[in-house]
Amino acid sequence: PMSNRRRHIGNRTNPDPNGCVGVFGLSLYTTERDLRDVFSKYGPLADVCIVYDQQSRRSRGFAFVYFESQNDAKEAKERANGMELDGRRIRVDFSITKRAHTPTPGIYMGRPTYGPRRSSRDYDRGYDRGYDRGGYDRYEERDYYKSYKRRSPSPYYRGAYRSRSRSRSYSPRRY
DNA sequence: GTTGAGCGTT
Repeated sequence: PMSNRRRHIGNRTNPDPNGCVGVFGLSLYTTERDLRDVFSKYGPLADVCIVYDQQSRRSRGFAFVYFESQNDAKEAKERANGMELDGRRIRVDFSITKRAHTPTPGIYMGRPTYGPRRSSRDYDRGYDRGYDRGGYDRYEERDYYKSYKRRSPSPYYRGAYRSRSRSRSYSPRRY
């Protein structure tokens, strides 16, 4: 049986047909625009997105191309798989994941790097279900979050904030 | 124009 945390991922070696194809082995210099140029030959596109590394902002070398029609996706998979693009042989197949995950709230929600170890059930929530059900309220109940919240703002921060807003003088604009 | 194998948290 498939584990819960892999439930949103399908069969990797033989993905079910769907309107989205994954494109792998891309050159770092291939842009979404390049991909549009190539893949729109097979039918109208709903979206194209390259996956970027969060820190370096470089392409991770793969992308997802969404066709409006599943048939065009199939066509693209058959015709573009193995084709050369920007000097790289690309692999094209139906996507096994459905979409990007829901963006994180911008605060660390993973395992604390100190303190008692928790079982994976306690922190490995899928964000896909949205903040309201999965992440947020449960997160606020965790002790490491409370200890973070309890901290009073540092005087340094308040000073910096004040001086910045004071330096912003108001001058009416003339036309 | 750092390889290469890769299924996504702008």
